[in-house]
Amino acid sequence: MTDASSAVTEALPEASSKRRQIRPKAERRQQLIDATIRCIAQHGLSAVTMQMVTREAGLSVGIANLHFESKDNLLKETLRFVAEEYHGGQIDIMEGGDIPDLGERLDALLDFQLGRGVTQRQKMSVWFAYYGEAGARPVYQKIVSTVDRLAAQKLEALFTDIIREGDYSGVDARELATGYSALIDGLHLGLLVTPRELSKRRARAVAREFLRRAFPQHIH
Amino acid sequence: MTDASSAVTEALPEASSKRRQIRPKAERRQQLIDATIRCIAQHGLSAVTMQMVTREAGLSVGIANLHFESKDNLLKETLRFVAEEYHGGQIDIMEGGDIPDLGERLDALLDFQLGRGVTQRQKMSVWFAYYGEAGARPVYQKIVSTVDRLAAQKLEALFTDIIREGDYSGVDARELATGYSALIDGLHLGLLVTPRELSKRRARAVAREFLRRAFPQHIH
DNA sequence: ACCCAGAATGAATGAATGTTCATTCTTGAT
DNA sequence: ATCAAGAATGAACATTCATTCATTCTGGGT
Repeated sequence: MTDASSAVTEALPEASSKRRQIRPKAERRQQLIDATIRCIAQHGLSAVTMQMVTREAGLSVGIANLHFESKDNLLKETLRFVAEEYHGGQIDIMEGGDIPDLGERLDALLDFQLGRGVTQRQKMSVWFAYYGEAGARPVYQKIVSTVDRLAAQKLEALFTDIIREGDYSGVDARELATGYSALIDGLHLGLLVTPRELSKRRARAVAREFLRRAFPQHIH
Repeated sequence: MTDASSAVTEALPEASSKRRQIRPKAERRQQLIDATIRCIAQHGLSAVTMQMVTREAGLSVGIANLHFESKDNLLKETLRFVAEEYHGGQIDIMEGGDIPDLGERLDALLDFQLGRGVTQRQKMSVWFAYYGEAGARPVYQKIVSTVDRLAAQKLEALFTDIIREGDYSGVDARELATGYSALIDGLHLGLLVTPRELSKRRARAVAREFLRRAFPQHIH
């Protein structure tokens, strides 16, 4: 395709004009991380290139190595961002100062984990792209493990409270928390890989049913 | 490297001698697929190169393009093989002519899904490497969807039989099958990414507990 | 109005990788 | 023993990509 666009008066959809802008380091870093997320979601982790990311961000290729020292590092920081955002959101809900009722808190957690629209799908895509490489990359394993452990503890604590409040017997909070987390991960996978077979609506129903079996008084 | 090996009595650690061997096409294909699986498990999908795979297989680089027309195709066929092996194994058990007792059949299924040793971990690793790319690659999605759908149907059929036999009420076989599948996938993920937090023993206990809640008469 | 620290650029570089193909070698048929 | 079909090889090629760095440009301080 030749550069026929020169005949047009800058009809390009670029966000800003071509003029070079100087912005603080933190802002550029976030801009690049956001672009990386979009690129991974659209093209897959293994197809992502520096040129692709910087073009998506509307910046030059050199800038990525200015703010992150290498591609490896950019990918690592992107994973860290996604991991902290996802688990951070969960933890906020589970600690839940703003939602005193434990059953409602469970509902809010489920909403966060399986709700939202396209954005959430993008994040999911990134999430599993890294999971796929985690088996061979200890760095990724460590990042995920760290945030994961904290979220698991909070979930166990929430379940413990619910078990006490509902006076449920024969239920192990730790085991149940492991099961619920795995179930949510598995549902995310299904939504990502076989969206035709599993709708978001049904995924929510399945997760709710799991909680209802365990805590019938808290989930209606 | 010159042919200095003529001075040495073949002390090289190569599985077979350096002598060129001619083998049927099908055998070479399998040999390359097996090597690809090992490479993905060890280095990650995005780091796999043709040189790496052919060296692992003890063959020359040209041969991969002789039997598979391209790297893309080799990766695609490898996924197809892993997918069919995994789901095929499950389906054999679920149809289960050799295990008449439905509860025992469930146990056998669980054993297959969460049992075995290192080999299983290798396959798991490959499995999720592809899942990670599936969001961006329709070809992978299609391969997985196809085998997945069949396995889901068989599982639903098995659950339906169990529900009838146990006279369980208020249980939806389809929903439960979706939940169980997702749970197993999620547990696999946990075993892969956070093996420190989740032992295989505990994963099995969690899956068993899920089944026990649903089918108390069939799982002890 | 001027200046300069350092943010931003992108052409150039070198390394890595997928693919090709002329050549060599093996095997089974004759 | 000879031969041909085609399996196997690996050096060479073309491409793609991460990284570098000489240069340009910006904006706040003076």
